[in-house]
Amino acid sequence: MNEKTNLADSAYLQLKRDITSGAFKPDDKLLMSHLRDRYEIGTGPMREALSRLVAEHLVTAASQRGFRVAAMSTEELHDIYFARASLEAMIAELAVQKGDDSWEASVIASAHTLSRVEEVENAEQMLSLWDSRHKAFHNAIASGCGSNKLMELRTTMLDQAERYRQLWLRHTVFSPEALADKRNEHKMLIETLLSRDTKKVRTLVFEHMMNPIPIIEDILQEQGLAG
Amino acid sequence: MNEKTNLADSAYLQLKRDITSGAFKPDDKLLMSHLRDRYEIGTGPMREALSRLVAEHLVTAASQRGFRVAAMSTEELHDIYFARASLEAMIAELAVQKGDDSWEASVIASAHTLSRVEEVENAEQMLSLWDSRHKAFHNAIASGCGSNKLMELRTTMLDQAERYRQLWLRHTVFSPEALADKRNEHKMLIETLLSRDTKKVRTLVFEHMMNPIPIIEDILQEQGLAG
DNA sequence: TTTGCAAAAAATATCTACATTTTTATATAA
DNA sequence: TTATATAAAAATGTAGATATTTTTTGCAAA
Repeated sequence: MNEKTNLADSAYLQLKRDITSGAFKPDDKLLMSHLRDRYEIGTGPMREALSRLVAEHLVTAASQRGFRVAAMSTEELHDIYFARASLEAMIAELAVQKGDDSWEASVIASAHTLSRVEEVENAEQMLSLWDSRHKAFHNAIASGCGSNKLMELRTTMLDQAERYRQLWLRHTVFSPEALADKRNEHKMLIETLLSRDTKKVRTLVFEHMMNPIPIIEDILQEQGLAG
Repeated sequence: MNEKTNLADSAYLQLKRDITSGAFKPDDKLLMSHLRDRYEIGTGPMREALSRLVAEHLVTAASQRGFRVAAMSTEELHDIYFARASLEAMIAELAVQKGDDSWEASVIASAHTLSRVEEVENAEQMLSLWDSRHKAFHNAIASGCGSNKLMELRTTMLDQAERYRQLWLRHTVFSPEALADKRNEHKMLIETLLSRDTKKVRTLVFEHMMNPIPIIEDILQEQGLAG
């Protein structure tokens, strides 16, 4: 079952990556001729890729005026993070109610794997390894909720948060204190999950998800992306 | 500020309506030549419209094999309605916490408007009027949550539920008993909202949103759409 | 000179028509 | 029947035509 892929698909993936990684800046004009050169593709498939990203709110479209990278702002930062924290807290609560033994095991396993990110030479490698394992950890928790659609909504929010989250990530991973804080939060989170105290899980997850906001806000100010 | 619109936009809107209204059935092949004829449009813009609907999960795409209307199933019915009920309950809880006087007023106003859907001749008109006012009522409640992103997630789920909801709608609006039940549920809901009992609001909204499931399940069976 | 406006030119977005590639259906032979 | 070859249908992609927006230029008035 090798999933084939057409040009629109690959342009979609590349452009999405280029936007979340910052290769294209917020509010940048996405010039069709430039995109065609960059991704070696015709206008047709390119517009398909853009249309999908418009649906995901990473790109905006104005008829007859083409496409732009969606803007960033502290306002949107708060909106996205609040919605995401609320959703994640609710999903965690459900996971605690529904999760079985194998769920507990997968949470503990992914937490352990995350705690072992240290003996890496390259700083950038460290960043991406911690990021992927951190995501895997929170993903393991959420997976217990038992709802595909809620998991899809969660992915939607994660995609929209990604550009903001990247700012936070560098700050956190390269700061031993911040990293230690996270370790503690995760430890406390696991204890609470295992205790099955749903109410406490909800507030703890909510707060854990809201913590990055002030940090990101500062970085947005510094970089003049505050909008 | 007259929002201009291109062919892809209008094809997107028309096709979306045609899918949710049942003009195209679940799992139908969406033949490009047919779509081009129907919407009087070339392949380019048509594919843009389809790409957006793929992102919204109303259409599925298989590379080199074109597009299909997303299937329906009792499994998906449960998944969508559970996620939607959970989300709506959470949003209602937030609305109760944050909503001000004008929010209360708009909820009561839209409930009143809904209760006055009666003196209409045409049955189909009655259906669409009750539907839009019912939506407006629940929208008024949710609007109090104060989060654009949560409202967007809510719209996402509403769109995905729409085909299932249409089945329930006919059943409910054309049954005096079912309609009376809804009236009571709404009355009780408003009382609880005004009492600001957040916990009760949450469970009440959740149950209200889950009620249609068995009815829709039956209709899916009858129509052989159970998948 | 500088500013404002209008017309022309350039750049860009959008759409269609057609060419190419891939899948699906049909026919034929083992 | 089953497998293989052939034909038809369909999806995908590109190039170029058309329409719209933006920029530049030219000119007149302050």
